[in-house]
This record gives sequence, C-alpha cells and structure tokens, in this order.
Amino acid sequence: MARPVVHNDSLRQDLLAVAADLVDSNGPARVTLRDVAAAAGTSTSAVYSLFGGKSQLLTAVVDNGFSSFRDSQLAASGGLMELGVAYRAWALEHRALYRLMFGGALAAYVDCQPSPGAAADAMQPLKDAVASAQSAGILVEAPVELVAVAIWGQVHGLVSLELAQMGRPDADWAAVYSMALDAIARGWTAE
Amino acid sequence: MARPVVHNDSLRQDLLAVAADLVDSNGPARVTLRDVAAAAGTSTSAVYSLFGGKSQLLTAVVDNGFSSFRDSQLAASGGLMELGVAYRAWALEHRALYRLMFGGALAAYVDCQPSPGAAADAMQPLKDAVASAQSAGILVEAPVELVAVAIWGQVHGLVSLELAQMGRPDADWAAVYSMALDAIARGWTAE
DNA sequence: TCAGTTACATAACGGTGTTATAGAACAAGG
DNA sequence: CCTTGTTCTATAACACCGTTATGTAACTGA
Repeated sequence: MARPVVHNDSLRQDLLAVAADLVDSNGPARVTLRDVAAAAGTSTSAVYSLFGGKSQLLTAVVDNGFSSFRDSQLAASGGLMELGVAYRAWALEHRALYRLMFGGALAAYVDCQPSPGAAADAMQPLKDAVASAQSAGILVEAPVELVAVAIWGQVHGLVSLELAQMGRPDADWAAVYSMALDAIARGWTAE
Repeated sequence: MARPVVHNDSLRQDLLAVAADLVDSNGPARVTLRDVAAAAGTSTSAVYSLFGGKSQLLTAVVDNGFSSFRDSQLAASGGLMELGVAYRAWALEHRALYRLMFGGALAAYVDCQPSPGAAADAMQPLKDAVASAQSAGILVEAPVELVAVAIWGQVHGLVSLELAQMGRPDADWAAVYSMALDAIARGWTAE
C-alpha cells in the first residue's frame, strides 16, 4: 500500500469540535478554514478530503448541534413547560450555534441546508408531549404535527428575538418568556 | 473649485435599491460590492464615499427594510389579526430581506447592527393595537411593551420557521399560521 | 491658457475558499 | 538494503472578495 491515512474519523471529530467551538465563540462569519485547520493541527486539505468544503463542514456542525439540542429536549421530556424552559436554556448556551441552526443564517451564508431529518428528530419530544397532552384532554384537538410546529414556532420566535437583541436593551427576557409560555399554553388549551 | 460631484444622494438611493434587490434575489452571501457598483453604473469607491463600507451599506438596506415593513404595518393598522396577516405577507414578499432584518443574519455576517430604533418604530402599530385592545378589556392586563414583544416573538417565530424551511416540505404553513394566530389571540385574551 | 484643486475610476493589497501539484511515507520486489 | 511504485497530504497557486492607495480626469479662477 502507501503512506498511512491521517485524515481519519478521529480527525473528522476534532475538526467538527473545533469548528463548532469557533462558530460559538466568534460567530460563523469569523470562522475560516485556515483557522479551523490550524486549531486541529492539520491543513485545509483535511476539510476537503473529510467533508468536501466549508459549507459541508458547517452543515455537519449544524447537524451535530441538532443532535445536542435533541438530547437536551429528551432530558427535559415530560411536560410542555419543561420542554419550553429547556429550549431557551439550550439556545442561550449555544447562541451562535442556535442562530446557525434555526435562524436561516446558514442558508444565507452558503448554498446548503442541514439534513431535514435533524430538525424533525429534535422536535420529537415536543410532538410526544403534544400527543400526550391531547389524549389527556388538556390540549385542543388538531393534527399533532400542526400543533407542534406552531408551538415550536412561537417559542423559537421569542428566543430568536432575544438572541437578535431586538426590543429594548433593558428588556427582561426571562419575564417575557415566562409570560409567553403561559399564554401559549392557554392558547392551545382545550376549552 | 473642482470636478462636479457624482457620488451624490441620487446615486446613494440607486445603490440602496440595487443592494436591496440583490439581497432579496440572491441572498446576502452572494452580494458583492463589485456587483452592486456595476449594477448601479459606478465603481466600488461610491460605496465607500457614500456609506463607508459594505457593512454600513447592508445596515442601510436593513434600515430601509424596517421602514418599508413599518409602512406595511401602518397600512394594516386596526385589529391584531390584520397586523398578523400583514406581517406574514410582507415577510413572504421580502424573504431574504426579512432574514437579514430579523434573523440575526446580519450580525452573523459583519460587525454591525441596524439602528435599534428602526425595529422599535416598526412595532409601534402592534403596541398601539395591544394598548387599544387592553383598554377595550379584550386583552390581558400587563405592560404593553411586554405583551407586544411577546406577541411579536410568537408571530416572528412562525414566519421564521417557514422561511427557514423547517418542518415537513409539504407543510401547510398558511393553515399553521392561521391556527397559531387564533391560539395567540386566545392565549392573551382577558379572562 | 494654464495651474490648482477636488473627485473618482483604477490598480494594488491582504486574506478568503478552493484546486493543483510536488513531495513525503510506506509496501513489495530485486 | 535499496529501488520502485503507489497513495496520501502539506504546500503553493488561483480567482475573488473587501478595502485602501494612487494616478488621472474634470472643472474653476486668474
């Protein structure tokens, strides 16, 4: 054969971790392949042989982010309120990554979009909670998919506004979020 | 004196229009100063003498977008439902611009942020409608600012998910949006 | 007519993602 | 043990970006 392979799966994981780290600390715009490669102790070629290019690397980072987010939602499974609280907590811990995942920022950067299944999988705990609340007669009767995506959208929007620093600088987002969660629950309650 | 000025306010408006057009058709990532300048029949120097750089140009585009959005909201003033319908309609007509304005995409691109007042001004019709509904005893009693930003967030999230193409490809977003508007109204109704 | 002065298009610069290439690192055969 | 062959990867080259510096075009006043 020939010289041993260094661009292996271990390096792939390293690159993913380094890239996610840089995205979260500097924002996606400040992430360069040369920086990622240097931080992982390799050259930019590794990104091309392991991912195909920058956009694929970022896509993989986003998919990883959805996986981490799903884990967080799974850990909070139970009531709708717990899911909502965990949702904002995860987003605040991974601000730049959240924007990259949900804000459509990735699509605005490069021609690519994350695996469609990743987002759907991450929302499974929410769908389960909706179905459970419906069968308990607590939630309005409507297609689970529809109710879940609507609730998701409402929660996402609040978090998104907070991360985008819309509204007044002195806004008490925790209070807004808390009241809004109550309002969302009331809005979808079975009469 | 010296040679006549060509980098004037008329050219400034042309550059703004061209840039907004390119953002809306190609997305912000594909907008280059060379393209903008060429489409406006000038050179990249114009962007620097009139705006200061690319980030300032994009900021101005965003500010203009907020202005157009505010006009749309003003035209729909009256009920909360009308505002909500107009909100989504404007966003669907200016997809890339909406993402640039609300998605935090701009902050992810360049070091700048739109004038804080622009977003606040655009939300004035919503605040007025909230205050009006409260004094009519229809809406729950709570600080106007808080209720308005919460409703804004909920609506924004739904539109944002739709623009980011989250959820199933065959999702009926119009139906989701319609049901969600009802749920939002119910959630904030005075008991 | 011709300096003098102002304004802008053009060219140059550093840095980006991407691609091409030259050489390094090993296995097998003499 | 050296040579050859093959495979892999770090490096250098390329095109393009935002930005800055510069040379020249355009007009005024004497």
